[in-house]
Amino acid sequence: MKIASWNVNSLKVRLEHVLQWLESAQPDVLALQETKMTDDVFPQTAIEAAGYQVVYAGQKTYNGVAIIAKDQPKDMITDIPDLGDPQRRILAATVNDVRIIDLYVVNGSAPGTEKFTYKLNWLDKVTRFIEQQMAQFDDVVVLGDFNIAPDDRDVHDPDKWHEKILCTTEERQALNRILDLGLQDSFRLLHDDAGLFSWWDYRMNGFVRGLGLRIDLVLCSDEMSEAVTAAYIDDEPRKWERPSDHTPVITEFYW
DNA sequence: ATGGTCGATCGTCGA
Repeated sequence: MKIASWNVNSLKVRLEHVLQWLESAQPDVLALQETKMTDDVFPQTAIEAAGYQVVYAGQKTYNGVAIIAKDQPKDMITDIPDLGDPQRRILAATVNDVRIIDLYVVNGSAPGTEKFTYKLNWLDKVTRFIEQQMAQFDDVVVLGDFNIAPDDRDVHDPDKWHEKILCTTEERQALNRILDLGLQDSFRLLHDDAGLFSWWDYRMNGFVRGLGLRIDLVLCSDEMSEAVTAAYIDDEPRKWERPSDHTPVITEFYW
């Protein structure tokens, strides 16, 4: 089973990229973030024509998540207890008996801002939701744009980014509280290397210069970690014309 | 140098 995550930064602009990537990579599951469109204009027909099923939760202009899968995603959840947040950042669904939780984590702007506080509160509520889901489902994958670089290996210039947004101790502690529920960062099961990134800022020619962060993650429950056969980042789509600023991250399991 | 580039939308915000 091949499970991937990709922040597409507007599915309207990136639909052809997604279709091309589905055809070449043939994932069983592709979780999208930042579709930036309402459900009534979601390109369901085009995705189904490519041989996939899809569920989605979108809004105008901002956010938006979707789960594309060869098997029909079932039992979807878009709203979680106590959050009271209309933003479409969360989508849980079951695919091939694996509970998939697709997250577009709040960016947080900068430490000390209201948005940063909101990010930490949002992560706290989501952590409780994941805990509940893990109590209900045997196999859980939590993936998406976490907007957190787990440690300094995931940062091109750790000194420059020290305690900056996406790299603060508080954000990393919040991520660790999710991992402490019994989840693994699947990429780190197989790779110790620094300097492997999933996002590069559009500005300053960041991709060509390697000015990236690894903020897109595929977490799997501890029991699933034994079954991970590959975990990697496909930076090819970041080289395509008019790319998203993120590129797909992929984890493969032997069943 | 605290910049820069995108996307949605149409002046400006979010990332």
